[in-house]
Amino acid sequence: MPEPPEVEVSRRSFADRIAGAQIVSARLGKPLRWPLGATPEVLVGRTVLGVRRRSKYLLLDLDEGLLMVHLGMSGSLRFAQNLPAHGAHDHFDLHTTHGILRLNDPRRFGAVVWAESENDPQARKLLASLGWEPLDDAFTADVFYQQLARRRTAIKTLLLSGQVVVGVGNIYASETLFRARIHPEKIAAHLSHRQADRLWHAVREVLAWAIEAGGSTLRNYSNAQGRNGNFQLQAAVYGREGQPCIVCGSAVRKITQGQRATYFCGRCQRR
DNA sequence: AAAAGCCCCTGGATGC
DNA sequence: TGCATCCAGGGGCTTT
Repeated sequence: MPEPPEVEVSRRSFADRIAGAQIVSARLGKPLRWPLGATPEVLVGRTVLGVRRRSKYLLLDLDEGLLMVHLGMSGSLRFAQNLPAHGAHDHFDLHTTHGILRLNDPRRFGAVVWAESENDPQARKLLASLGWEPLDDAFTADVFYQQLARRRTAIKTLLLSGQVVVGVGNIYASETLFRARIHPEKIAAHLSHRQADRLWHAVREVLAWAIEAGGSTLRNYSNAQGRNGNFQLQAAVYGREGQPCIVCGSAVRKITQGQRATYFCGRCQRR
């Protein structure tokens, strides 16, 4: 569920409040995608220094080690002084001196992983192969173009893979390509320099815009204060199959790429 | 090496 | 009302 904007919105909703808190106890529910990698007792007594984001991971820096939290498809975090007794889908509780951080994740594609440092093998496995952060200064339009030139897969699939640039989930992949007026099935290496430049701008703008809007809410996403986002209300193509394109009026189309839905305007987005 | 498929899991919407 | 089927915001692993 959460796309990177949601992860970032979630991060901002509790990072300042949890900073400086000492961990009192931790509770695990049903198994998540990966095991914690340690007994919960390892966390007790540690202090949360801050919360960073890398791609769709939230990284809680502790005075010793770090916790890597991934929300998967259906995860959401709450952070509050008091929370009700844990429910069926609350699979991780971190009790701290500043409040309780709780992961709710019905589908359990999410995970909470302990690592001694970002260099520990488990952390490296999860973080090492990620592409550029869209807003990183080093991620220039030219770097983007050079990377695309080496790939012979559909641009939408490549965007979603995170191999070149992270932070473009399934909703935003469709929205970004619509904004850049590029057909989702176009081979990445066939994008012109001009198209790659438009796409580079679109990736950055759409994500910034979505974060501003508080992220998207399709089903159960909410930030750590329990607020829903409203980006889905502004989606130009995602979830709008058969409805008129907001630019040209022709019907929005839906196709499947790599077992994921893609929405686009066949008239505005050329191959 | 890169690309394409498969699969993990639960719940909501839809159709019969 | 009940039951079957399809679909969903992610991404690691295996196969080609």
